[in-house]
Amino acid sequence: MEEHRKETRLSLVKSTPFSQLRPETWDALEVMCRVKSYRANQTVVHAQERSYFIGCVLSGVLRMEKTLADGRAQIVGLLVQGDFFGRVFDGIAEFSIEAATDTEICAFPRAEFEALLTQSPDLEPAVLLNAANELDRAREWLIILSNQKIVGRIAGFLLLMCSRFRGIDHILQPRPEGVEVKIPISRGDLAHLLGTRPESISRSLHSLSDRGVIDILEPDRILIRDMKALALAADEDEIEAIAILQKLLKNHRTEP
Amino acid sequence: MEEHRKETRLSLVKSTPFSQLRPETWDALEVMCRVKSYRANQTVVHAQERSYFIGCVLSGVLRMEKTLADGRAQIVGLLVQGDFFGRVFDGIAEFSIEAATDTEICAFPRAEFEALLTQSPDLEPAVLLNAANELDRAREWLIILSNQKIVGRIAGFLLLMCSRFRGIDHILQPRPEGVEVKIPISRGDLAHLLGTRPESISRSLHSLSDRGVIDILEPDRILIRDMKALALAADEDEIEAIAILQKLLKNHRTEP
DNA sequence: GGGCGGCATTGACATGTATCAATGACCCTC
DNA sequence: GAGGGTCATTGATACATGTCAATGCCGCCC
Repeated sequence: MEEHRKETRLSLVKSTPFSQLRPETWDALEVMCRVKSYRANQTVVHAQERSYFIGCVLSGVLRMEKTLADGRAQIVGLLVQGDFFGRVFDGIAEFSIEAATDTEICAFPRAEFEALLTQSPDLEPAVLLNAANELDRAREWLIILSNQKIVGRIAGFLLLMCSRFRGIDHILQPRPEGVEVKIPISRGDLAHLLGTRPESISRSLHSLSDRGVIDILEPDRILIRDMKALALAADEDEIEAIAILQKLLKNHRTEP
Repeated sequence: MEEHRKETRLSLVKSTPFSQLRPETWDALEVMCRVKSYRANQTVVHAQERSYFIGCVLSGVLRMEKTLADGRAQIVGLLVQGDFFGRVFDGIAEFSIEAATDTEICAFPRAEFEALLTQSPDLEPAVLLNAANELDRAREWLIILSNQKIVGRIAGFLLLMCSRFRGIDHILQPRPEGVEVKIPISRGDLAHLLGTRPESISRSLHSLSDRGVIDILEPDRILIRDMKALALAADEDEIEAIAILQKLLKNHRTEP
C-alpha cells in the first residue's frame, strides 16, 4: 500500500502542469489521493452529474464525450497520463468521461482538493496554468478538425499525439526509422473524433502509407517515417502537389 | 472619465463568470483597469509574444487565431462582451487576438491582476470557474466542427450564438417571429471558422432558408424561425428526412 | 458621377467523402 | 475445432462539397 502511494506520487510528479508544486504540498496530496481502476469502456464520470472527486490519470487512456440529443456520443478529447479532470469549485461535469483502455486514476476528494487550494497560495498558479494549457489543447483539436480534408486531419492528429504524448512510452516510441505511435482507440472512435467514418480513416491512412510517409505496422501501431511530409499534409495538401510532381517526373522518365 | 469607469464596472458585472465577485474587489478592479479601443482587423495580442495585460471585452467582437506554418490563419474562437482573455501567471499567448469589429476592451495590468488574485482568496473560485467555462465553450466548438455536414455545422453555430450571446442585444434580438442573430464576421471568416468555404456557407444558409427554418434578412442578419428544426439539423440531418417526407407528400398531392 | 475593389451569391464541374455491401482477420466462447 | 462476434479493410456508388468562373451589389475614393 505504501508502495502504491509512492508510485502515485511519482506519476504525479511526472505530469508537467503540476510540476511546480512544492514538496510539502506533495505530502498532503499523497495522503489525500486514492487509486481507482477502471476497465475499458467503463464510465468514470457521468455528464450533468455531481462528481465528488478531481482525477488525475495514472495509466491508460480516457475519452471525454458529449452525449447528443439523439443518443450518439461525440468525443471531444482524450486524457492520458498526467492529465487532470473534474471541475474545481463546481461539481457538475459538462462531459462524461469513459475509459478507452484499462485505466488507473488517482482520485482526490473534491472538498479536500479545494480546501488545499485555498490554503496554499502557491498552488493556485499551477492550477490556473493547468487550466490554460488544457484550453490550448482543446483549441489544437479545433485546428485539426477545421482541416477540410481527412488526410489533413489524420496527419494533424498524429502530430498532436507526438507533441502531447512525448515521454509516455506505452504510446510513443522513438525508433531508428522514425517514431512509433500507438493509437489508443479503435478506428470507429478515431473516425468519430475526427468527424468522419472508419472507412475514410482506413483509406486516408493507407494513402499516407502508399506515399511512404507512414508505415502501418498493425492497425493500431503507426510508424511515422517522414515527420516533415506529415506536417505538410496537416497544414495543407502541399504534399499532394509534391506527389503529383513526382509522378509526372516518373512518367517522364519511363516514357522515352 | 469617472463616467467611463462606471460603465466599465457595469459591463463587468454583467459578465456571468465573474458575477460572483465581492463589491470590495470591484473597487480594486475599477481602479486598475484601462479602457482601450481597437478598430476592425487590428491586432490586440500577438501570438508567442509576452502580453502585459489581462483583457475583458466591453463591446465588439474579437477573433482568436492561430497562424499556421503556411501563413494562413485558423480561427479558433470568438470573444464577445464579458469574455476575458490573456493567460494569468504566464504571459505568452498561444493564439493571436484580432478585432473582428470595432472593439472596446478593458485592460488589467497583468502583474496587478495576479497580485489581486493571490491577495483575495474569494476571487480564485471565480477565475477557475471562468477558465473551466472557457474550456467547455472550446469543446462546444469541437462538437460543432466534428459535424460532417456543413448545414449541421451552421445550425450548431447559430445555436451556439443563441446560447452564448444571450442578453447581448447588439448580437441577439428576440422578435415575435423568432430570434434575430447578427453574424459579427464575414462569410469568409465564418467559412474559415467552420472549416469550409464561403460558397458552401452561402448554399447551406439558403438551403435552411428554403426550408423555412431561418430567414436571411440581410447577409449578416439571420432570423431563426424554427429553433427546434435548427437543433435537429445540428444534431443530425433528421430534418432532411422531414423535408423529403414533405416533398413526397406534396408530390402525392399534386400528382392525381 | 464614374470607376474600383471587396463581398455575397449562383452555376458548372471535378473531387472527396459518406454510404452500403462484402470480405477477411482476429478473438472469444462453447 | 467450430461458430459467432467485432473490427479493419476494400470496392462500387451516390452525394456533398471544394473549386473555378461569372455576376451583381455595395461602399469607397478619385
